[in-house]
Amino acid sequence: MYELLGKYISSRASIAASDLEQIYTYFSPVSTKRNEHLLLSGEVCQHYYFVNKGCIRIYTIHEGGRDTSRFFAFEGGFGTALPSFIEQVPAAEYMQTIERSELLRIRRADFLHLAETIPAFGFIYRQILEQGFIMAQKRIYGFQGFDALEKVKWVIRHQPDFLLRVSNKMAASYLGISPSTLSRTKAKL
Amino acid sequence: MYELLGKYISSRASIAASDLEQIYTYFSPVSTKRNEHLLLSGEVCQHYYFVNKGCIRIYTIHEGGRDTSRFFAFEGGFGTALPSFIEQVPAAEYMQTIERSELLRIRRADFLHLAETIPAFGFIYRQILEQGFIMAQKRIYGFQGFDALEKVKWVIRHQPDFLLRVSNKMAASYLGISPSTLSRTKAKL
DNA sequence: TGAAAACGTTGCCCTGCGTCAACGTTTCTC
DNA sequence: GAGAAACGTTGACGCAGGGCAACGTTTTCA
Repeated sequence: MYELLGKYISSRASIAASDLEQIYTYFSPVSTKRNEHLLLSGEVCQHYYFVNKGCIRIYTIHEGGRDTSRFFAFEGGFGTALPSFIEQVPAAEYMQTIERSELLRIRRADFLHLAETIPAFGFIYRQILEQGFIMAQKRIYGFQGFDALEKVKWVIRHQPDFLLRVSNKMAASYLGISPSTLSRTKAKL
Repeated sequence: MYELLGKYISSRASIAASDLEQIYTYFSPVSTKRNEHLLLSGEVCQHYYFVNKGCIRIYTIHEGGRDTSRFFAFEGGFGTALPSFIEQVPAAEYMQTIERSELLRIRRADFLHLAETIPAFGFIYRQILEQGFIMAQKRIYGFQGFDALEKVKWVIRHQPDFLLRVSNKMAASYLGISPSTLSRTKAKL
């Protein structure tokens, strides 16, 4: 149940086994179905999630029904609607599992408590933020001013499994191109 | 010299005057000219900067000479080439002051030292990361799939001073549109 | 297991925006 | 303060990619 989480933490920070055990006690398992929502737009996000199996997707819906995928967390990754989680304001986004998933969930208060009391956990949180920021920046200037073919090549280089794991439709909404164009572009590779 | 920095910190975290004084001792003033570089692509970033006056711009240059502006820090803001600063790898970006500027600079080792020894400073750093991440996310899905007019409206709503402070050319490279299109778009507002 | 819904692919048409160029204006630089 | 370089604006043109629709295939769930 907690192996993957333990591996995640201990590979990133040196931590006593007792601290690790204590951390586990705050994470409770959650099973979800395909397309089940963890958070709806307008709700305030109260949990941080760790993916044992499956995949979390975070997305927004614009007027007209078009959706934009913002972030995917796969096995061994953390994910939440961070702006809402941090600032405790209504989320501007949806969070769902796009396939049957096994998650570990921690409440916000517990998460912040751990970040303050267990230095290794605080360090992990800082690292998540740093990496998230770096990834977001890479994405901005990896996409900015590039055409469809270059975007697809970019995502293949930086997230090799990505196109294999998610549907064309979602991949397209992540890349900011239409499903038709993604389909045509892949045919050219 | 340190008023603005002091205001920045004490408005975000409760901190003892003595700690604040200690923090100041690590920041040294730097004066720069218009278009002076603080970091070149390929160098490893060793400093974090605070802007007392002027403006820092972070940008990349692609093949063909086109540049993409990634981030601007104005008066009262922090800025650095974070991926390089964090991971101590050669930067993929340039950092420059786009106008005559007065900066406060802290060395990386000192910055991390403060973040670890003064809780309020560690908290500030975490907040910078959180806000940076949130901003980057907003930018991704504020731009994704929007046309030029919507992007311009977005930036006016979220960073009202932005278009007034930076040149058309830089604003365009930030928005991911051509200077011509930005010019035409502004005429429609 | 079978009907219905969702998805991937492809063709056609159309439009938003990038490129290029010209021209007036601002701003460096010495 | 004068010449040069950079910038903002606008027009003409071309093309990448979006919208829409059609069709075959896969998935879903009673």
